Amino acid sequence: MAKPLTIGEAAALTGVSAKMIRYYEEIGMLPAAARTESGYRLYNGFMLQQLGFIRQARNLGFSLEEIQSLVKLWRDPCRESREVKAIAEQHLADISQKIAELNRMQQALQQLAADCRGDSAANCAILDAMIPEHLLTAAV
Amino acid sequence: MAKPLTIGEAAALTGVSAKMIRYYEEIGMLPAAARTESGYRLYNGFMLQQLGFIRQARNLGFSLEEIQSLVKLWRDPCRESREVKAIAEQHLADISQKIAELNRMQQALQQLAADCRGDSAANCAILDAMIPEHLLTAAV
DNA sequence: GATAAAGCTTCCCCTCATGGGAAGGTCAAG
DNA sequence: CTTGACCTTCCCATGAGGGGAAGCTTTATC
Repeated sequence: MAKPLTIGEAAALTGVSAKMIRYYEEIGMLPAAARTESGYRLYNGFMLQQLGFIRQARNLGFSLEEIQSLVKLWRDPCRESREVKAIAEQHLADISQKIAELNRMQQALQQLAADCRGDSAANCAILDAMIPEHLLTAAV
Repeated sequence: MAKPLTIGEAAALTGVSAKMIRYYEEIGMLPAAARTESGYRLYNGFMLQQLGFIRQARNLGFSLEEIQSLVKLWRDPCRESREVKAIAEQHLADISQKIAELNRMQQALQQLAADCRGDSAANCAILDAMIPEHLLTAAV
């Protein structure tokens, strides 16, 4: 029953910037908002929930493409939770892979940093390790 | 003494694509390559080492901006390893932060996924958790 | 009621690191 | 000599936004 909000108010309430709200509408992730006579967008409770949904999904690291699928499922009364879970599991796999990659970098870089004295001398283990072996012989 | 290589050969040897080699030159990360009379770029041993250096740094997750600093230090005989280490430590901090963020997402999403039955029913704990509480009362 | 400030609209350009592809010149093998 | 592989530059696209200009509308202040 509350009166619809302008885009700025909706942004403040949902934590999604006005810029992004327009963008989500443009790419079809959100239905086109209602408009006042003068063209201002208006947002009701349902739209606010969709914006909040998108915000939460972004917080969980879902891509906009995944979110688009999730929002469709959310709006679909005939959805199967299997489909939702499949998207979540895929995203969990992506997250695990990214973590593994970052761990790899962290391990390698920590090792190099430990070997670097970090003083005023020019000698540096980090820089030394940065040239692939097969290029060392091709020296100047 | 080896004869200089074309950009494609340099790319194959260093693992940096020809496209990226041109780009690195364009943004000033690499000195302009020598050219044949007909305009083909040529790469000698030193350039190959720089390309390998960039490749390794990318593998460690450094941004191009950080790599630009690292390459400058690498070329500078008067560098202090302190400066190199500072860049590495900063990058390690960035990595830790990203890992923490991904761990947070992973924890939250695993919890939600565990609560979702993942069957043919429409009821889904993941979707339910996606609407921020303060928007639940603003329902349709 | 007038005016100023804030908010809205669309439109265009920027990021970062990289890939795709077109149009056209060059080189090497058959 | 032709063919195909390679090179050149130039423009466009990605994802997930941000910045800002020009111009209109609404709200607040006097």
